[in-house]
Amino acid sequence: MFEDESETDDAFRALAEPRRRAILRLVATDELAAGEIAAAFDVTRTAISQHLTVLREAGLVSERRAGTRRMYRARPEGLDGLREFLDAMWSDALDVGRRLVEAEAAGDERTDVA
Amino acid sequence: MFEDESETDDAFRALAEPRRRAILRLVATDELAAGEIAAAFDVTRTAISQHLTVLREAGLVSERRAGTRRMYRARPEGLDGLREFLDAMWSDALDVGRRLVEAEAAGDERTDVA
DNA sequence: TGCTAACGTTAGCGTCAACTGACAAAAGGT
DNA sequence: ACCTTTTGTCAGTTGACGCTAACGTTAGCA
Repeated sequence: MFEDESETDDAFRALAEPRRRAILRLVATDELAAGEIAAAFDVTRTAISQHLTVLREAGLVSERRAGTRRMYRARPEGLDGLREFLDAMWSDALDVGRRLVEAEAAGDERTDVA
Repeated sequence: MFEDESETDDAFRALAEPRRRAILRLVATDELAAGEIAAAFDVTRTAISQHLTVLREAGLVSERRAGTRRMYRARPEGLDGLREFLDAMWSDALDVGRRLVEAEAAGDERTDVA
């Protein structure tokens, strides 16, 4: 059901960091160089570089080399795992509501747990 | 645009832990007691209790007391912040595609960056 | 009141993650 | 060849997180 469990896991861990989400929002609209991204924050370029590595290994950004610069851009497909998780949670929650209604209508069908 | 930034932040951090996502999937279909949830894992009840606290404070589960037991259930609304983030990322990425097409169609409008 | 069951809470420990500073690498210009 | 620009990488420190074990708390029952 889930395309790649380990990559989805990486994506969740990567997005747990607020700064990485901010970076992702930056490169969602424009393709930016590592230095330009770093200039937008109050931390060292080193920290940003490490964040970009995490985002790249999680499949959330793409890297393109242009001379000495490295251009980064958001990769929306990397969020597919999260979307599938959210959709699964939603449909399951809806199923619960439907099941409760059915159980009430059927009388007492013993909805046992695990 | 985002309903509550700090709660969304908590939700992201809470979901970063694979075990918490597993717990969430468990209580998405059924309302379970803390002990029943703990029985599904190989860690101590203490650890599960702490995970449940994190999930509750992030607004991802609801807690209901029934005698000495505490029943937990998934709270899909707690995922709204994540969904908004994902949707924003998607629409922004689509805007980029549209912009690139327009720029190409317009000829050479110098799409300079920052 | 005394006892038990079901949970939460605290203290302590080990591990991982984020940050900084110094160094190395790759590309381009003069 | 030399220097600058742009960036990644490595070592080390600090803070946060997940886990366990022991203790405290609440509800129900005799």
